[in-house]
Amino acid sequence: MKKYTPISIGDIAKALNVSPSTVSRALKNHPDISEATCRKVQEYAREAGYRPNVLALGLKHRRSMTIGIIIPEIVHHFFSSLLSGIEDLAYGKGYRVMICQSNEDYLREVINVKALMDHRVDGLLVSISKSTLDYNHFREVLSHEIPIVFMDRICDELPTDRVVTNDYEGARMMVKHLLKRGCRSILHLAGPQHLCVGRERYRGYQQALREYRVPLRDELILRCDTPAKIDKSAHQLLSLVDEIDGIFAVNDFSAVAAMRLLQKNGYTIPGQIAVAGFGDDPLASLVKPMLTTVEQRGYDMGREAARLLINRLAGEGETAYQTKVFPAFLKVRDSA
Amino acid sequence: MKKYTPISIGDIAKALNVSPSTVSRALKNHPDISEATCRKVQEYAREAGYRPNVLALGLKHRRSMTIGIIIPEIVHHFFSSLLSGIEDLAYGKGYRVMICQSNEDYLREVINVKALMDHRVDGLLVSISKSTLDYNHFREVLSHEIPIVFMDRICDELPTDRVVTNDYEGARMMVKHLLKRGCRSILHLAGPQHLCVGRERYRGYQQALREYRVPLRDELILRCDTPAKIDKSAHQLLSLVDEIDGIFAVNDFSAVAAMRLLQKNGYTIPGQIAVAGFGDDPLASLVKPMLTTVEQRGYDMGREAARLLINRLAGEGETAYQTKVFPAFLKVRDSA
DNA sequence: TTTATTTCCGCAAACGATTGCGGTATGGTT
DNA sequence: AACCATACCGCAATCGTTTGCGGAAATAAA
Repeated sequence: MKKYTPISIGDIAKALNVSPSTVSRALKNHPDISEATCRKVQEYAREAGYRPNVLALGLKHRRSMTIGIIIPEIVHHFFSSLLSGIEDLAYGKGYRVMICQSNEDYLREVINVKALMDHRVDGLLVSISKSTLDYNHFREVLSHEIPIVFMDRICDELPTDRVVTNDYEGARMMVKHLLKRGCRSILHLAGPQHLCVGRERYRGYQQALREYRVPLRDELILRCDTPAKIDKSAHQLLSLVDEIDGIFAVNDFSAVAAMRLLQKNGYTIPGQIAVAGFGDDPLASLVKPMLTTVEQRGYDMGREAARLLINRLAGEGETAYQTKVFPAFLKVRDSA
Repeated sequence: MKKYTPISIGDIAKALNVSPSTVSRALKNHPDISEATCRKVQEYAREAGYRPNVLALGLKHRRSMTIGIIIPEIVHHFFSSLLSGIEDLAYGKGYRVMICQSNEDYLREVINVKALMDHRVDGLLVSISKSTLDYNHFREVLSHEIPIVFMDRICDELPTDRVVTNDYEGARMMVKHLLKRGCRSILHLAGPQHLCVGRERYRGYQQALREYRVPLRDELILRCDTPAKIDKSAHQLLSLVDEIDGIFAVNDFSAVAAMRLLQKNGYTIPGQIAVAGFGDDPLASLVKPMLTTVEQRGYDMGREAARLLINRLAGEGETAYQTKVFPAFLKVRDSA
């Protein structure tokens, strides 16, 4: 197996006794080049397996045909669905993707942004980390005229396209569903309120209660959006459990964790307490009872985000920024 | 927000009235450059936010400091764990990753290989697609002296490093566990036999039976490695169910699908039929009864694969190829 | 003062591709 | 015969960085 370096335009030129410029033009059927030469060059290129060096192209054109992606954690099903959607669409349009995970860490996110900028990505697809409180790293990106599309965990204050689920409406519908079932004391396991996702779902919760004229009680709001935090707050949660008849969690993981905790302590679901989640993670249909939740189309959102970004890259940004809102669908199962 | 193009070495040179070569050397403390000049250049570079253009670097050095990854599907937990492990390690060593999914499609895999080669990746991390039967695209990569590390779905016939779980041993242990429980007619839901993973797990199954002097019966081997295929073979499976007392599935998804099918038809698990899977997907501990399975450390395997690849890239390939075998651990839960 | 040695820096080519501009044939017009 | 247009192609600069080599200036040795 002998070493075989990729062939360049110069190599073709030498072999065919023409100049590199002629080869370059011949390969793209430039009218200046005779048909005969074009054929000769293209044939040779094909047989020699010529493939343009994207690094050289990127250097010349100052764009790399790659899209940078930053997401909190690849292993979460929602994010890997996003990725999958992005990847499928981007590849179809000739773009490659470069993926980073922030691990919910602000510093890592900043480093990721730098790394992707170093690689001269043409645009960024971002879902913000939980610990991110300022957006200067993104502002910097935008100042370089690199477009960003935020997905799900968006940033309100930056001029970008966005792709989100209708969190407000989804939460509102879900809580109304709980109310319709007869729940009147609904605990909300809330996400971080600096993230729009957490805020919007909380707003939906509030609105539903208002519509049913159920008073809002602050002590029924618990900042708990991971199983770990549920465990830590187990005591507090159990002390509340006798005065509630429903739980609306900001995501499926904490919903399931809460469900487990309650079941372990002898409560029946949905008999004594109804439980609802958000996101329709695969685990939702696997647990007993099956979790009632709100569907969130990760794959489609990813595709749409990639589409928005690539359109903007093509259109040179003349159009106004848009926020694509995906409708939320109730998935009523057994837990509520 | 005004446009701000990234600054180059030439810009620094002009600003400081020195040559680009001097700047380049000063930035890396080359002994030819006076301490004063070094300081001056580095200071200016820092303040101007200079960041080297990796495209130009890649063009010059003929390497891009990026690793190409091809996996079947990002949304499978095992693969996203792999990714996560790779990403964490690679970033620590200054490498970026470029990820492609083959969607279990041979043609897509070939295209992915080409795309990654076009991007002049320094090495490849690959988990082969199910529909891949020939390896010429990988051979081509190796002929360019681009190293590959195969992960989990490896290729025997190519000279590369590999990272696998001890599939044989895991399967053997699991089937022996079933036998110890008293099972004597164990159905095997097998994977494609052209994949080593499928072959090795089948071998483990056979060996365990031999050790217990239980005759091997061909009619108890079903090529079924996805829920969809289980559904399609439901009839056949149900026709066998009365003469079996255990199922060993090549992965957790088909194990759970089979479990569901049996439960729906009134069979109790593990009472009448014990069911075991492979992989310890998150779903394993969510289903009822909780699935007994074999643990597979995706994250660690990913890290190890990245480590092997980066070492080889650094060491210029003087060492012999190695196959890192991760031990398999039984996760005995409730289903068997 | 001449020669040898350091010290410090710049020129220019190279990586692979693109592109404006200019140049040489060839043929056709007057 | 002199002129113009057209068809076809090459030169050289450019993107940003690296690096071998050579050269100037300063210092040391003879």
